[in-house]
Amino acid sequence: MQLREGRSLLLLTETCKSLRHAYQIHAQIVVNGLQRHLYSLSKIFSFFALFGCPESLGHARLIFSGTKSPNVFMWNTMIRAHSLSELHHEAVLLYPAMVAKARDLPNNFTFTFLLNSCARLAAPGPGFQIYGHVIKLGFEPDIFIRNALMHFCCSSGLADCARKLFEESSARDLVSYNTMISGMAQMCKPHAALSLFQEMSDSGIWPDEFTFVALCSACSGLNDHGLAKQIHNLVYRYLGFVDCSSGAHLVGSVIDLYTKCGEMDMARKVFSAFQPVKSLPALSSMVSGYARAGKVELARQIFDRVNKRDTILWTAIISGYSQAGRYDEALELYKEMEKSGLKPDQVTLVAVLSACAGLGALTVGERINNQSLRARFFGRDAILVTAVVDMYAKCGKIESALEIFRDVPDSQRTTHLFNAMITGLAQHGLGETAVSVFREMESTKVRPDEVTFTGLLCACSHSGLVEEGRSLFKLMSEFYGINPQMQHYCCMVDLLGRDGKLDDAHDFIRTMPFEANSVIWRSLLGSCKLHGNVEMGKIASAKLLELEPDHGARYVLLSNILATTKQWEEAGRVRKGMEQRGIQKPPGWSYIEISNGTVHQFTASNYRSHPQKEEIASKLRDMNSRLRTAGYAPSTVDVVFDVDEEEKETIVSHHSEKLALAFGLLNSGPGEVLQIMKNLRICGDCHLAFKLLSKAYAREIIVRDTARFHHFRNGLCSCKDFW
DNA sequence: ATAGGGTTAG
Repeated sequence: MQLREGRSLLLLTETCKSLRHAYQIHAQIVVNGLQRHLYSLSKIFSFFALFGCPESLGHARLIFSGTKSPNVFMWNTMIRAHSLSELHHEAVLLYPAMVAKARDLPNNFTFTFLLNSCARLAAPGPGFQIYGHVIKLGFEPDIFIRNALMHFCCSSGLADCARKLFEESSARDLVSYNTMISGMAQMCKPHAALSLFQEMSDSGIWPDEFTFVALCSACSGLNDHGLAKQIHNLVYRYLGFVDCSSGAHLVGSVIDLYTKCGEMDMARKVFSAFQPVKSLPALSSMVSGYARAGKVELARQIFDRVNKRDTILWTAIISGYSQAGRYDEALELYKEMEKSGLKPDQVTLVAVLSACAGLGALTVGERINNQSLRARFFGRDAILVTAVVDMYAKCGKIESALEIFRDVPDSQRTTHLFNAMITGLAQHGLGETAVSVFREMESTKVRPDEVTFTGLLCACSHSGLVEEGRSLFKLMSEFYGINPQMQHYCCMVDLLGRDGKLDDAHDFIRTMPFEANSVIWRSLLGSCKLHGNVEMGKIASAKLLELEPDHGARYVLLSNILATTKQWEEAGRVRKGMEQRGIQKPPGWSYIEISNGTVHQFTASNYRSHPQKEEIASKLRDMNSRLRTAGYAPSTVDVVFDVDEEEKETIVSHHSEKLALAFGLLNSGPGEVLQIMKNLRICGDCHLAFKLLSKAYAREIIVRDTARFHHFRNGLCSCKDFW
């Protein structure tokens, strides 16, 4: 076809329908030497630029760089195209080039597109520069640009700046309100969002779908089911019947709002009635909502029925299992996800790492950490770093946790990260280090919270830092204004009791602003045991029985105490009462991970079905003979103050950690450190046995129980026999 | 101009 002049060219470019067609038209323009018809050229150029695939954008770039002096429309299209392809940095960099070369000045479209990209950049710097140009060139009154400026401010956390722009606007339209409400949602200011909504309806502006999507997301963190219902009602009042066709996003947002405040019945209702074709966001909301409500099975049912899953849905179910403490199943699901070919992102890795931390699965955890390093997620995500530090600490590698923590720059250290580090150090009995990390926290002006002090006080009590603990307890309320909670008192009672200040500890309990719970009495009892104070032990155990009548250990405890004071009849009655109520101690289990990364679980006295049962039995015999050689005798004092959570059988009892140890000794090389996780506190017998065995086998053994880590080495334990 | 999944303690 012969193209002779601009008019026929224009007609042709305007009928362009497919990418192939566009290539043909462009070829004809080039063949006929018609590039000088800039208006037509820019039309076909914008088709390529906005088509939305990397290849067509590449072609658009070619056309653009071959054009001698592009007009503003072409520059704007370039910026817009990069912005739509999430290439915000490139979009912003086009602006200086444009100012230097363009024959026309930037217009309002230029700034709207640019500010949109600035809003999505991590740093506010470029946006500020553009802001300056907007003022210089007199575009500030333009409502589109004002809205774009507000959007930029909100996305960069500049709430006051956004608020000022909004207040000083002579005209505020629907988009102004929507932008502000959605900005308040992003900045977690739900009350500001609500009052903006109120203001909006007072000024007669009718809200739309966008308004409610923003309002739902702003209020989803409030955990207020009454408010959720009110917002749902408002949607009806203003928009009438909303279903998937008229507002797919909005339905999803309402569902999410309900799931976040635990209203799963309402969420389910909206989900089944108004979303005939289930959207992935709504599915993810439902899955994590059920999981958060402790209904993992229901979450799983929904998950299983989805054919096309994405990373977010997988993450929802994995973290659901992890939060429910079903760590092994969480890891299984993660394996399945990998098999399906989907790539995890930061959030997925956080969920998996927390499962590893729960299991003490170091090998898997390290693999996940390497993955996050390879994907360059690490260091850019504060939560991910926290999860990694926590994983290392809970897997026994406290030095690795510290190393990683040290590499995080001050600006990226959050309260959560400090808490994970301090808590980890506390569990390893490294009280002095925990306190010095806290001093760092104070000097970097990261605000401690109640979790920080729980960790700190716990660290002090595990390391016997009595005076330090007392002064931190004061600091918490007097300087930081944090009211001590039950766990803080609990740490203090532990701390004082351990130091032999039993009367002080008892006074502490009496002067508490609330009734002491069983944990506190149990802690006092532990101190009574350590310091041999039978009288106070009786008081504590009586309180325990009163508070936890269904807890088997308390019956045993009381009956033992009564027995020592020769109150045989009473002791028998307590025992009988316990049997009649069918109370048992909870089953104990232990995990051990061997070096091939597999995790093995053992329950007390149960290994008969294990494939290595013969070897385990013989190793147990070997362990017992070595124990006898080392002069092991079961502790009789212990029985009086039986604070153990697990039922004892014989001296040769096979508590789960002993089975795990036998298995570990069988399946590891000499000198390899063995690490065992236990679901209850380790008992006195096992503790003594492990100390002796660490020497007898010349092995370092690490046991993580519910309270802390025990590092057994050369006949001694890092807990110095207090736990 | 729109939605969904995450970390610390007890």
